[in-house]
Amino acid sequence: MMEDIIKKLKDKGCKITPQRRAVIQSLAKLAKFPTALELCNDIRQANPEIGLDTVYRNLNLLADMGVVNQINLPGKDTKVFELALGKHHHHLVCLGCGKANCLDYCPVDEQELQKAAGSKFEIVGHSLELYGYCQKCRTAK
Amino acid sequence: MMEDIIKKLKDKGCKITPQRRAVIQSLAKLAKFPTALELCNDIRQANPEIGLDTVYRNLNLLADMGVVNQINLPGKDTKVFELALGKHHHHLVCLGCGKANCLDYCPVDEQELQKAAGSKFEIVGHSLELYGYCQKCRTAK
DNA sequence: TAGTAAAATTATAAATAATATTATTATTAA
DNA sequence: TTAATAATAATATTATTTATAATTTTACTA
Repeated sequence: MMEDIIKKLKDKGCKITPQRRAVIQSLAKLAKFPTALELCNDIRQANPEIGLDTVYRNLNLLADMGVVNQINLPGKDTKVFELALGKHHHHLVCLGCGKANCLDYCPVDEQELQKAAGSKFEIVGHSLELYGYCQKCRTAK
Repeated sequence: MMEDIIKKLKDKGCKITPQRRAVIQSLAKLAKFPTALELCNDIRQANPEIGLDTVYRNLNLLADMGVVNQINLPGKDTKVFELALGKHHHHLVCLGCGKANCLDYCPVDEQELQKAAGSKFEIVGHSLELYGYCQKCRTAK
Protein backbone atom coordinates (compact mmCIF):
# COMPACT_ATOMS: atom_id res chain seq x y z
CA MET A 1 0.00 0.00 0.00
CA MET A 2 2.84 2.27 0.99
CA GLU A 3 4.59 1.27 -2.23
CA ASP A 4 1.53 1.98 -4.34
CA ILE A 5 1.56 5.54 -3.12
CA ILE A 6 5.31 5.86 -3.68
CA LYS A 7 4.87 4.60 -7.21
CA LYS A 8 2.09 7.06 -7.88
CA LEU A 9 4.30 9.89 -6.69
CA LYS A 10 7.19 8.74 -8.86
CA ASP A 11 4.92 8.51 -11.89
CA LYS A 12 4.03 12.13 -11.40
CA GLY A 13 7.67 13.12 -11.25
CA CYS A 14 7.82 13.67 -7.51
CA LYS A 15 10.93 12.68 -5.64
CA ILE A 16 10.91 10.34 -2.74
CA THR A 17 12.57 11.77 0.31
CA PRO A 18 12.82 10.27 3.78
CA GLN A 19 10.57 13.07 5.06
CA ARG A 20 7.95 12.30 2.47
CA ARG A 21 8.07 8.62 3.30
CA ALA A 22 7.74 9.47 6.96
CA VAL A 23 4.62 11.54 6.37
CA ILE A 24 2.91 8.73 4.51
CA GLN A 25 4.08 6.09 6.95
CA SER A 26 2.94 8.04 9.96
CA LEU A 27 -0.43 8.75 8.41
CA ALA A 28 -0.84 5.06 7.71
CA LYS A 29 0.21 4.13 11.23
CA LEU A 30 -1.97 6.65 13.03
CA ALA A 31 -4.73 5.58 10.69
CA LYS A 32 -7.04 8.37 11.78
CA PHE A 33 -7.29 12.10 11.57
CA PRO A 34 -4.23 13.83 12.96
CA THR A 35 -3.76 17.54 12.50
CA ALA A 36 -0.63 18.64 10.69
CA LEU A 37 0.98 19.40 14.04
CA GLU A 38 0.06 16.07 15.58
CA LEU A 39 1.41 14.30 12.56
CA CYS A 40 4.60 16.30 12.76
CA ASN A 41 5.07 15.40 16.41
CA ASP A 42 4.55 11.74 15.66
CA ILE A 43 7.11 11.81 12.87
CA ARG A 44 9.60 13.58 15.11
CA GLN A 45 9.77 10.62 17.46
CA ALA A 46 11.71 8.77 14.79
CA ASN A 47 12.92 11.72 12.80
CA PRO A 48 13.38 14.76 15.06
CA GLU A 49 14.66 17.03 12.33
CA ILE A 50 11.54 17.33 10.21
CA GLY A 51 9.95 20.76 9.95
CA LEU A 52 6.28 21.51 10.35
CA ASP A 53 6.34 23.36 7.06
CA THR A 54 7.61 20.24 5.34
CA VAL A 55 4.71 18.32 6.79
CA TYR A 56 2.29 20.94 5.47
CA ARG A 57 3.93 20.92 2.05
CA ASN A 58 3.71 17.18 1.80
CA LEU A 59 0.16 16.98 3.04
CA ASN A 60 -0.88 19.53 0.44
CA LEU A 61 1.00 17.67 -2.26
CA LEU A 62 -0.58 14.38 -1.27
CA ALA A 63 -3.99 16.00 -1.08
CA ASP A 64 -3.57 17.44 -4.58
CA MET A 65 -2.78 13.97 -5.81
CA GLY A 66 -5.81 12.53 -4.12
CA VAL A 67 -3.78 10.33 -1.81
CA VAL A 68 -4.81 12.24 1.29
CA ASN A 69 -8.16 13.61 2.39
CA GLN A 70 -8.67 16.79 4.36
CA ILE A 71 -11.55 16.39 6.74
CA ASN A 72 -13.36 19.07 8.63
CA LEU A 73 -14.49 18.02 12.07
CA PRO A 74 -16.95 20.19 13.93
CA GLY A 75 -15.51 21.95 16.92
CA LYS A 76 -11.97 21.57 15.64
CA ASP A 77 -10.39 24.75 14.42
CA THR A 78 -7.76 23.03 12.33
CA LYS A 79 -7.81 20.73 9.38
CA VAL A 80 -7.26 17.04 9.98
CA PHE A 81 -5.97 14.51 7.50
CA GLU A 82 -6.33 10.87 6.60
CA LEU A 83 -4.99 8.59 3.92
CA ALA A 84 -7.50 8.24 1.12
CA LEU A 85 -7.49 4.54 0.47
CA GLY A 86 -9.12 4.85 -2.88
CA LYS A 87 -12.68 4.36 -1.89
CA HIS A 88 -15.30 6.85 -0.93
CA HIS A 89 -16.29 6.62 2.70
CA HIS A 90 -17.67 8.50 5.67
CA HIS A 91 -16.97 9.03 9.34
CA LEU A 92 -18.52 8.43 12.66
CA VAL A 93 -17.41 11.14 15.05
CA CYS A 94 -17.85 10.89 18.79
CA LEU A 95 -18.81 14.20 20.36
CA GLY A 96 -17.59 12.96 23.72
CA CYS A 97 -14.01 11.91 23.09
CA GLY A 98 -13.58 13.37 19.62
CA LYS A 99 -12.44 10.09 18.13
CA ALA A 100 -13.54 9.18 14.64
CA ASN A 101 -14.04 5.94 12.80
CA CYS A 102 -14.78 5.11 9.21
CA LEU A 103 -18.09 3.69 8.13
CA ASP A 104 -17.90 0.39 6.31
CA TYR A 105 -20.12 1.56 3.51
CA CYS A 106 -21.90 4.64 2.25
CA PRO A 107 -25.45 4.73 3.60
CA VAL A 108 -26.85 7.34 1.25
CA ASP A 109 -28.88 6.73 -1.86
CA GLU A 110 -27.43 8.58 -4.85
CA GLN A 111 -30.77 8.80 -6.55
CA GLU A 112 -32.29 10.44 -3.51
CA LEU A 113 -29.47 12.95 -3.54
CA GLN A 114 -30.01 13.83 -7.17
CA LYS A 115 -33.71 14.17 -6.57
CA ALA A 116 -33.11 16.61 -3.74
CA ALA A 117 -30.53 18.59 -5.72
CA GLY A 118 -32.76 18.99 -8.73
CA SER A 119 -32.08 18.23 -12.36
CA LYS A 120 -30.10 21.40 -13.01
CA PHE A 121 -27.28 20.57 -10.64
CA GLU A 122 -24.67 18.01 -11.58
CA ILE A 123 -23.58 16.14 -8.48
CA VAL A 124 -20.01 14.91 -8.50
CA GLY A 125 -19.62 13.96 -4.88
CA HIS A 126 -20.79 14.35 -1.34
CA SER A 127 -19.53 14.34 2.20
CA LEU A 128 -21.32 12.86 5.14
CA GLU A 129 -20.32 12.84 8.77
CA LEU A 130 -22.31 11.25 11.57
CA TYR A 131 -22.12 12.71 15.04
CA GLY A 132 -23.00 11.08 18.32
CA TYR A 133 -21.55 9.15 21.21
CA CYS A 134 -19.49 5.99 21.21
CA GLN A 135 -20.13 3.16 23.63
CA LYS A 136 -17.42 4.25 26.02
CA CYS A 137 -18.73 7.81 26.24
CA ARG A 138 -22.31 6.63 26.57
CA THR A 139 -21.53 4.54 29.63
CA ALA A 140 -19.43 7.37 31.09
CA LYS A 141 -22.42 9.69 31.04
CA MET B 1 -37.69 36.27 12.70
CA MET B 2 -35.16 38.87 13.68
CA GLU B 3 -37.25 39.54 16.76
CA ASP B 4 -37.42 35.85 17.65
CA ILE B 5 -33.67 35.76 17.85
CA ILE B 6 -33.54 38.97 19.87
CA LYS B 7 -36.03 37.53 22.30
CA LYS B 8 -34.04 34.34 22.65
CA LEU B 9 -30.95 36.37 23.44
CA LYS B 10 -32.77 38.45 26.02
CA ASP B 11 -34.15 35.34 27.68
CA LYS B 12 -30.64 34.10 28.17
CA GLY B 13 -29.61 37.34 29.79
CA CYS B 14 -27.72 38.74 26.83
CA LYS B 15 -27.91 42.41 26.07
CA ILE B 16 -28.95 43.77 22.72
CA THR B 17 -26.44 46.12 21.20
CA PRO B 18 -26.53 47.77 17.81
CA GLN B 19 -23.51 45.71 16.81
CA ARG B 20 -25.25 42.51 17.77
CA ARG B 21 -28.33 43.48 15.84
CA ALA B 22 -26.18 44.33 12.86
CA VAL B 23 -24.54 40.91 12.88
CA ILE B 24 -27.87 39.13 12.86
CA GLN B 25 -29.38 41.48 10.31
CA SER B 26 -26.46 41.18 7.95
CA LEU B 27 -26.44 37.41 8.25
CA ALA B 28 -30.13 37.37 7.43
CA LYS B 29 -29.67 39.69 4.49
CA LEU B 30 -26.69 37.93 2.95
CA ALA B 31 -28.60 34.73 3.52
CA LYS B 32 -25.63 32.55 2.66
CA PHE B 33 -22.27 31.65 4.00
CA PRO B 34 -20.10 34.70 4.56
CA THR B 35 -16.81 34.36 6.37
CA ALA B 36 -16.43 36.44 9.52
CA LEU B 37 -14.45 39.00 7.54
CA GLU B 38 -16.97 39.21 4.72
CA LEU B 39 -19.72 39.67 7.25
CA CYS B 40 -17.75 42.37 8.98
CA ASN B 41 -17.20 44.24 5.73
CA ASP B 42 -20.87 44.07 4.93
CA ILE B 43 -21.81 45.45 8.34
CA ARG B 44 -19.28 48.24 7.97
CA GLN B 45 -21.14 49.70 5.02
CA ALA B 46 -23.83 50.86 7.42
CA ASN B 47 -21.81 50.80 10.61
CA PRO B 48 -18.15 51.54 9.88
CA GLU B 49 -17.05 51.39 13.49
CA ILE B 50 -17.61 47.73 14.20
CA GLY B 51 -14.55 45.64 15.01
CA LEU B 52 -13.79 42.28 13.49
CA ASP B 53 -13.33 40.86 16.96
CA THR B 54 -16.82 41.96 17.86
CA VAL B 55 -18.13 40.07 14.86
CA TYR B 56 -16.24 36.96 15.95
CA ARG B 57 -17.49 37.28 19.52
CA ASN B 58 -21.07 37.60 18.38
CA LEU B 59 -20.84 34.79 15.90
CA ASN B 60 -19.47 32.52 18.59
CA LEU B 61 -22.17 33.60 20.99
CA LEU B 62 -24.86 33.00 18.42
CA ALA B 63 -23.33 29.67 17.49
CA ASP B 64 -23.30 28.61 21.15
CA MET B 65 -26.97 29.44 21.32
CA GLY B 66 -27.71 27.44 18.22
CA VAL B 67 -28.86 30.46 16.26
CA VAL B 68 -25.94 30.30 13.86
CA ASN B 69 -24.29 27.38 12.10
CA GLN B 70 -20.63 27.13 11.27
CA ILE B 71 -20.13 25.35 7.98
CA ASN B 72 -16.96 23.95 6.58
CA LEU B 73 -16.68 24.26 2.84
CA PRO B 74 -14.03 22.27 1.01
CA GLY B 75 -11.26 24.38 -0.42
CA LYS B 76 -12.02 27.24 1.95
CA ASP B 77 -9.55 27.70 4.75
CA THR B 78 -11.87 29.74 6.89
CA LYS B 79 -15.10 29.04 8.60
CA VAL B 80 -18.29 30.35 7.07
CA PHE B 81 -21.52 31.07 8.84
CA GLU B 82 -25.24 30.99 8.26
CA LEU B 83 -28.33 31.65 10.28
CA ALA B 84 -29.75 28.40 11.60
CA LEU B 85 -33.41 28.77 10.89
CA GLY B 86 -34.41 26.07 13.23
CA LYS B 87 -34.59 23.21 10.88
CA HIS B 88 -31.95 20.72 9.94
CA HIS B 89 -30.81 21.10 6.36
CA HIS B 90 -27.98 20.54 3.93
CA HIS B 91 -26.09 22.36 1.22
CA LEU B 92 -25.44 22.13 -2.43
CA VAL B 93 -22.01 23.55 -3.15
CA CYS B 94 -20.86 24.45 -6.63
CA LEU B 95 -17.22 23.57 -7.22
CA GLY B 96 -17.11 26.03 -10.09
CA CYS B 97 -18.22 29.29 -8.58
CA GLY B 98 -18.16 28.33 -4.91
CA LYS B 99 -21.74 29.35 -4.32
CA ALA B 100 -23.91 27.31 -2.03
CA ASN B 101 -27.62 26.73 -1.71
CA CYS B 102 -29.74 24.96 0.81
CA LEU B 103 -31.53 21.74 0.03
CA ASP B 104 -35.26 21.81 0.53
CA TYR B 105 -35.28 18.62 2.53
CA CYS B 106 -32.92 16.05 4.00
CA PRO B 107 -32.39 13.21 1.56
CA VAL B 108 -30.87 10.70 3.94
CA ASP B 109 -32.63 7.86 5.65
CA GLU B 110 -32.02 7.90 9.40
CA GLN B 111 -32.52 4.17 9.69
CA GLU B 112 -29.89 3.55 7.07
CA LEU B 113 -27.51 5.75 9.01
CA GLN B 114 -28.06 3.87 12.24
CA LYS B 115 -27.60 0.58 10.45
CA ALA B 116 -24.27 1.74 9.06
CA ALA B 117 -23.13 3.16 12.39
CA GLY B 118 -23.92 -0.01 14.31
CA SER B 119 -25.95 -0.49 17.43
CA LYS B 120 -23.21 0.64 19.82
CA PHE B 121 -23.06 4.18 18.52
CA GLU B 122 -25.74 6.70 19.45
CA ILE B 123 -26.29 9.06 16.55
CA VAL B 124 -27.38 12.55 17.48
CA GLY B 125 -26.90 14.28 14.18
CA HIS B 126 -25.24 14.33 10.82
CA SER B 127 -23.90 16.69 8.24
CA LEU B 128 -24.21 16.28 4.52
CA GLU B 129 -22.86 18.45 1.76
CA LEU B 130 -23.33 17.81 -1.94
CA TYR B 131 -20.66 18.94 -4.38
CA GLY B 132 -20.97 19.48 -8.07
CA TYR B 133 -21.64 22.10 -10.70
CA CYS B 134 -24.53 24.50 -11.01
CA GLN B 135 -26.25 25.16 -14.30
CA LYS B 136 -24.29 28.30 -14.99
CA CYS B 137 -20.94 26.61 -14.46
CA ARG B 138 -21.99 23.59 -16.49
CA THR B 139 -22.79 25.66 -19.56
CA ALA B 140 -19.57 27.63 -19.07
CA LYS B 141 -17.48 24.48 -19.36
C1' DT C 1 -35.82 59.34 34.99
C1' DA C 2 -31.55 58.96 37.25
C1' DG C 3 -28.40 55.59 39.20
C1' DT C 4 -26.17 51.21 39.08
C1' DA C 5 -24.52 46.54 38.12
C1' DA C 6 -23.57 43.58 34.53
C1' DA C 7 -22.23 42.83 30.08
C1' DA C 8 -20.51 44.35 25.46
C1' DT C 9 -17.39 47.06 22.82
C1' DT C 10 -12.93 48.96 21.60
C1' DA C 11 -8.23 48.91 21.24
C1' DT C 12 -4.32 46.56 21.72
C1' DA C 13 -1.94 42.51 21.69
C1' DA C 14 -1.07 37.78 21.24
C1' DA C 15 -1.85 32.90 20.05
C1' DT C 16 -2.50 29.70 16.43
C1' DA C 17 -2.52 28.08 11.72
C1' DA C 18 -0.77 28.07 7.28
C1' DT C 19 2.04 29.78 3.46
C1' DA C 20 6.02 32.21 1.07
C1' DT C 21 10.95 32.94 0.09
C1' DT C 22 15.51 31.71 -0.54
C1' DA C 23 19.74 29.28 0.09
C1' DT C 24 21.13 24.65 0.65
C1' DT C 25 20.81 19.73 0.22
C1' DA C 26 19.31 15.42 -1.73
C1' DT C 27 17.18 12.58 -5.34
C1' DT C 28 16.62 10.90 -9.85
C1' DA C 29 17.78 9.77 -14.36
C1' DA C 30 21.19 9.87 -17.93
C1' DT D 1 28.99 9.97 -11.23
C1' DT D 2 27.19 13.98 -12.23
C1' DA D 3 23.98 17.49 -13.75
C1' DA D 4 19.26 19.00 -13.46
C1' DT D 5 15.76 19.75 -10.58
C1' DA D 6 12.86 19.01 -6.82
C1' DA D 7 12.57 19.02 -1.72
C1' DT D 8 14.10 20.65 2.70
C1' DA D 9 15.28 23.90 6.42
C1' DA D 10 15.34 28.25 8.22
C1' DT D 11 13.37 32.36 8.47
C1' DA D 12 9.77 35.34 7.97
C1' DT D 13 5.20 36.63 6.88
C1' DT D 14 0.26 36.46 6.33
C1' DA D 15 -4.16 35.17 7.90
C1' DT D 16 -7.39 33.75 11.25
C1' DT D 17 -9.05 33.76 15.71
C1' DT D 18 -8.94 34.67 20.66
C1' DA D 19 -7.47 37.16 25.04
C1' DT D 20 -6.96 41.20 28.17
C1' DA D 21 -7.94 45.48 30.21
C1' DA D 22 -10.16 49.91 30.04
C1' DT D 23 -14.22 52.17 28.66
C1' DT D 24 -18.89 52.54 27.23
C1' DT D 25 -23.72 50.73 26.89
C1' DT D 26 -27.54 48.31 28.16
C1' DA D 27 -31.25 47.03 31.06
C1' DC D 28 -33.06 47.10 35.36
C1' DT D 29 -34.55 49.34 39.74
C1' DA D 30 -35.71 52.68 42.90
